[in-house]
Amino acid sequence: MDSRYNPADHEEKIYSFWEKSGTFTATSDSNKPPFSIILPPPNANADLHVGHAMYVYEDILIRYNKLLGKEVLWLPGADHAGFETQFVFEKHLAKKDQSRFDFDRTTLFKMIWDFVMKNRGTMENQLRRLGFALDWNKMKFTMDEDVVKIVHKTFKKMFDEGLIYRDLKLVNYCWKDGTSFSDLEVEDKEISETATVEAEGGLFYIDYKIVGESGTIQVATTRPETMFGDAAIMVNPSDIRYTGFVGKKALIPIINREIPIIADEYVDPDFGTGAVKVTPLHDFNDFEVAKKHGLKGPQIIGFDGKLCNTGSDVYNGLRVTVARLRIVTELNLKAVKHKKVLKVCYKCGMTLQPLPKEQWFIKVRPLADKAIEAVERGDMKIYPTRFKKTMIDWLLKFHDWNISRQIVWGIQIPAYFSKKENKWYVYETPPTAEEIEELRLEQDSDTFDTWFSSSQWPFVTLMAQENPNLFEKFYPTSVMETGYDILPAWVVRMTMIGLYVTGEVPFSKVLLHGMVRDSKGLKMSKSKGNVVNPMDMVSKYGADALRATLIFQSKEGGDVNFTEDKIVGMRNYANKIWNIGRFIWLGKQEKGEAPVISSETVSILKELQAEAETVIKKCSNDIDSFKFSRGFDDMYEFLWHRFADIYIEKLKDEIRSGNIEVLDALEKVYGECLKIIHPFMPFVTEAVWKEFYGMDSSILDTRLHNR
RNA sequence: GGGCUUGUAGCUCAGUUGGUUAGAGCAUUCGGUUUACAUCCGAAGGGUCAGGGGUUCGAGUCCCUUCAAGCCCACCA
Repeated sequence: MDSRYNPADHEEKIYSFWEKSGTFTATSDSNKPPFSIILPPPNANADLHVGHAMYVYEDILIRYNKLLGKEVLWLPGADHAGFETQFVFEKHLAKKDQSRFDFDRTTLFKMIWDFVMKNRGTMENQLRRLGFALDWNKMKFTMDEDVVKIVHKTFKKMFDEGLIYRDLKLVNYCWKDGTSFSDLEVEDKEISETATVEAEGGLFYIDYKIVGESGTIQVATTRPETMFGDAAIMVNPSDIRYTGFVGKKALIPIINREIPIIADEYVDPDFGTGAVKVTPLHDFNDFEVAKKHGLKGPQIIGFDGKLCNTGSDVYNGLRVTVARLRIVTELNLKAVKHKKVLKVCYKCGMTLQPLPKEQWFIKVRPLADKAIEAVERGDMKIYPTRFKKTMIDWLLKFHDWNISRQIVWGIQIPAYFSKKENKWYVYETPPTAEEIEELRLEQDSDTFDTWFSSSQWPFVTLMAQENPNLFEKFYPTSVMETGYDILPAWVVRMTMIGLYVTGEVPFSKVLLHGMVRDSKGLKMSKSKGNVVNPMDMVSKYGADALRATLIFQSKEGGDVNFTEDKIVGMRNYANKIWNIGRFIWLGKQEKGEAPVISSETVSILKELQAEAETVIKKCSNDIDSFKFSRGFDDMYEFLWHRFADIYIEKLKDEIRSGNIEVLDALEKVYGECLKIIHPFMPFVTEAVWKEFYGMDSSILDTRLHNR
């Protein structure tokens, strides 16, 4: 044995040993009790970031349960990450002076497909380098044919059962990226103090003439250019300043279109002038109010981000920001600084426009109610428990879910509009040529929101397998472990859709981990330059050290600050584990004479055994209750500062002289420690194991003592 | 506006159903180590557990409150 544990000498060899020996391969025909986790699929097209190393929690559970003798399955996957990937691809195109508009849909899709396939293996190998005990044979990609088929089937079922509807609603639309977003994808951007009033930091006052009178009514707005789309002016009914105005008509400046003046409680008399313009198709609140009052206004901003149908040839065709400046000048508008928050595209940063668009929506209420029942009933338990409240809160306020996206890279929605019958059809398998011709069908060009397909991931991955019994054996899965940041976007939706399709919760336990932050607790980001590359850390300190860094002295569900100091400490621990083994191993090479063992030694060994048994039991209980840090900390303390610093020091002479009885006793205790530490630090424990028991021997083939 | 989290050693953080003298890693100081490991060992200094109040025989831990920091969501004419 080398005097130091050098991870690079062992990790790759050990991983390929595991993979080749089939120890990660789950079978549906064993009698062992099942334990399954579906890996939250990383983006197929991107490198892992250090947050992905948090999946170590899953690996711990998988390896631990294997050591308990269960039939374990950890199923890997890759996500096509619709908009993310298309965005990256478009940047790639831009470098070649091309844009996605240079290609037709089919060509573009094929190009992105090839692009992703080329990059795909990277992420998978990075998961291997972290030591994750994934069952690679069962790997699924969210765009796999059999996956898509099941997603289509789900959509069809929902459509047939009336849970899907098509509706004209306002969506947050990025004209630059040419797609709409869900609320969760929208980012808020505060307008800086230095922003000019004219550009985006102002509140403008516009006078509308009253029809047939000489007076005017003044409204305050942050977006004067939307006045072309106005449907009304609205005041609070209790606002005595405007009592006489209600029921009259006002004229939109420049175009002189007549709109009514109405009253509604919605208006806050204390804001601006107390009178507000209503622009149904370009403001979310106005849309709702207009619906209530039966008001209609034109769409005056197009999907290209330019004005249209304004009633003024001068303004048609202008960009929103240009039009705003022009109006301000033309009407000589008074403006004041106004602090506000803009909704911007989380990718390109452009201001999003609320635009009216027909989209597919899921009626969420019936699904969410069932999910709430399941959580309340305890069919699904959530750890740390405080997230149960978060989960329920989200389910309570989840509104209808827009699943249409205007991008190419995704699963195209299997809905077809019949021009003959003027209605929509949904096909689980594509319609035949005859059907297309007969009904004059045209497929919706939109694709599903990525979350629509990934919300089906736990059952899809198990159903889309050659072995039809896997679903039966492993569903519902045992644990869903993921970051708390995607609880609303993902866990909530998986629960709803899983329950809907399979009638069972998709996982009986949800375990949430925190975010990995930099040494100061700040979020990692490229712009801050504080991003830690997990692969660099693995190369430098070993996978075990990286894994342990995320566990050691951390809080359940809490964020972890990554520091180089800590990973050094964990590398040292791996080396300590190795050297304890080495010391026992060296002793065994001595083949000393038949030992005489003192009664004092006997009692030391007894004490050690008892202490080890207690701490291992404790660690085991801690893993059972997802207190990984506590279990690991205890084993750290025990192995280093008790086993090595105290017991080995006391027995040093016996070890050096090769006292076989003492060595055997130590080896036994040490072996049990290796087993319980193995889930946390799989490589070094396996490496030592192989030194002791041969290269073909694996710690994963053993069982935890007393369990 | 609603919700959540955090405040413990110089720094980063653990601390279980309340129970002796509040712990670790790093950093600092001193000492040791030719033979498992310098990625080591031993020792030391360093804390009114954010402030205040309460419950209790007993509070870092439970309750109330104040202060401070961070995160999420909603609203934003």
